[in-house]
Amino acid sequence: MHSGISPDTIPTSPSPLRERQAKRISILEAAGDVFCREGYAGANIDLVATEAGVSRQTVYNHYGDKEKLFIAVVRDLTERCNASIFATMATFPDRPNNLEDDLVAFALRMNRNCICNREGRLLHKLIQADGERYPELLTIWREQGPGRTWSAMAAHFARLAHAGYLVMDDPDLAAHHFVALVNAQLRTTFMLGEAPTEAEVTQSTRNGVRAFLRAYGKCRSAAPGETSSQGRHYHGN
Amino acid sequence: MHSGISPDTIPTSPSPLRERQAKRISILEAAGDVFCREGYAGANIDLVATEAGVSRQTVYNHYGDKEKLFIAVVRDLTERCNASIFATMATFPDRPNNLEDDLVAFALRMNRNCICNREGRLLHKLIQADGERYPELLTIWREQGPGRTWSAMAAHFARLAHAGYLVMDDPDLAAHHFVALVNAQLRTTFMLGEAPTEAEVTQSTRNGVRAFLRAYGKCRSAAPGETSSQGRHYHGN
DNA sequence: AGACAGTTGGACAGGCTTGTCTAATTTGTC
DNA sequence: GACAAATTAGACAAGCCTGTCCAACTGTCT
Repeated sequence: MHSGISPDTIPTSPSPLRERQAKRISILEAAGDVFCREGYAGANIDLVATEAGVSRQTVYNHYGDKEKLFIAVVRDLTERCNASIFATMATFPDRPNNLEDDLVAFALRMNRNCICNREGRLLHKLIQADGERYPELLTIWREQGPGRTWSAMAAHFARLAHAGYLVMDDPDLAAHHFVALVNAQLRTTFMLGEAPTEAEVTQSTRNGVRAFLRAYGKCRSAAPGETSSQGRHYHGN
Repeated sequence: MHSGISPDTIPTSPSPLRERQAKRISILEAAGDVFCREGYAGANIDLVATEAGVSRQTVYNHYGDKEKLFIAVVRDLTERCNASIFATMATFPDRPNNLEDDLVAFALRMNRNCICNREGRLLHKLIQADGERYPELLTIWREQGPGRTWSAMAAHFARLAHAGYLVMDDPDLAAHHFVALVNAQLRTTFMLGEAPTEAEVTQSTRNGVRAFLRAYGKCRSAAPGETSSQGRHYHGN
């Protein structure tokens, strides 16, 4: 999205094209923040321009319209989020060394790089708040994002089950339960669009993976409460 | 909230007071819908008045201000939601006959009466979209709602564990995992503020409770994939 | 130096919304 | 029937925001 010119053709020279691109991006970022904070109706082009360090006219030159700007923001965020989701998905531990630790590490990468970061939180809130008004935008996101994400993750879990690490009937259901458990203790924070603490993320992830392994693990790990370092849950201290 | 006059003092006579109250409520409901659809900034008092079947001036007579109206809406929704949450919480199966079925029934009540119903979805979206702008409102909701809800549910799970039905270290964590699992397959629907199908709710709830019992049950139920009518997961057919 | 593309600040019309005011009207009560 | 309270429709000023237009400015390229 932020390309148009490749870094090879024009190196680092402060050419006018490069500056134009920089402004374009700057506007997109500022617009993301403002739309997210104020909602579509409450967002103010003047504020976007100021926050982007650009004159209002430049915003109109680049994006033409408030609505077009909004659509550009959502499309950009969708693409960036999907890219990082699939990049992270490729690191799924298909051949885990230590199943629990590897799943925890994977879930942490996913949370940090795709869900709790700026793009993830912004997209989440924009879709939720103003998505209804643009059904086409919403279906694009829906099919391209969650749709592919769930089936990809389900495929990984199916592979893990086939290799004998887990036991499950429905890999898609397992994927939903995995994500739900891993984020179980972050829901209230998520809801307000805040960024959870690093410690909160670690704790929720670790606890979620342990519960997931008790539900889907092959050799049932120790139940919580039994004296086993694995079974005790994680408080982050 | 909708009181002010008790049903005893004035029976069912169409007194002017009663009509005034009816209009007051009508405005509150219409405002809830409009604020939720359009967001605070996009909401239009004329639209609220029309949708409430009332003149604009009446809205101002009752609530004085757009901001005051918004606050009244959120306060009302918060109170009503909390009331139904705690009413439902009282039906927690402390002495379950069939643990799985009773937990499923409880979770279904909670979902239907408190989370997926009109008030639940509206409050959820209002808090998420415009909550930031009114920190005091948000903390009231936070302390009075989720705070007390989690500890109440944790207490019930602790009781269940103490009675030998479940095994857990941290009842609060178990409560979070329970809710997360039960709603695992409804997340995408939730995010858009839509009302999930009855079938979707049933399916997600049943599957979630089964996974929960595999993770926290005492006598480990059959793993999924093993030939057992209990272990097979639910597709709603 | 001159052409040129992009940016800037400001002015400005048009539209929409909030909140107020007023006169007319309804509806129950005395 | 007269009175009081509430409601209604409409007009209205004030403010904000969008989107456009324009003249001046900056930097690069020829």
